[in-house]
Amino acid sequence: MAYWLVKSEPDAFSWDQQVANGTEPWTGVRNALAAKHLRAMRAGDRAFFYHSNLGKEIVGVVEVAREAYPDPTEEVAQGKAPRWCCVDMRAVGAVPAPVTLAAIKAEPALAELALIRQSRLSVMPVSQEHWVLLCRMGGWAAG
DNA sequence: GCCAACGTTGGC
DNA sequence: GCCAACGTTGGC
Repeated sequence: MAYWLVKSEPDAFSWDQQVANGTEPWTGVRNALAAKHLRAMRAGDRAFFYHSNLGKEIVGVVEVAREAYPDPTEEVAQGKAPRWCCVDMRAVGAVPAPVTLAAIKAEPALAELALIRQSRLSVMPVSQEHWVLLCRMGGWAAG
């Protein structure tokens, strides 16, 4: 199983909404690298749900419920092929102690995390080592 | 509100 | 195909 981190601005789509909806299409990704990561996701993969801008912290864990399919929010011009994709994410649970960006930056072992290195990327892989460490920092026991 | 990073667009 | 201009993201 692979691990990921996905970002959302809570103004646009928050963790509370994800929990309320249960399973939700993760749409609106319009970046080639982020889309590539979406396509690499497999059902059952887990991802951290990160609040960007407001909060700037990992607040929950989601699971890939459906693998990549065409993003219904893309406006496809006549005669053009759809370009973007989305996946469905299912809420697994809230992180007991949200892991802030400041805490991540303060942890030398996380210096290579894409969240730090490529701040604008909205969907990124997380290594197993980083996943375990971030779970520990957040008091997430389930792994 | 500002600015750095960086992806995209369009002129050549 | 290059590169300057521009737009967007996201931290501060």
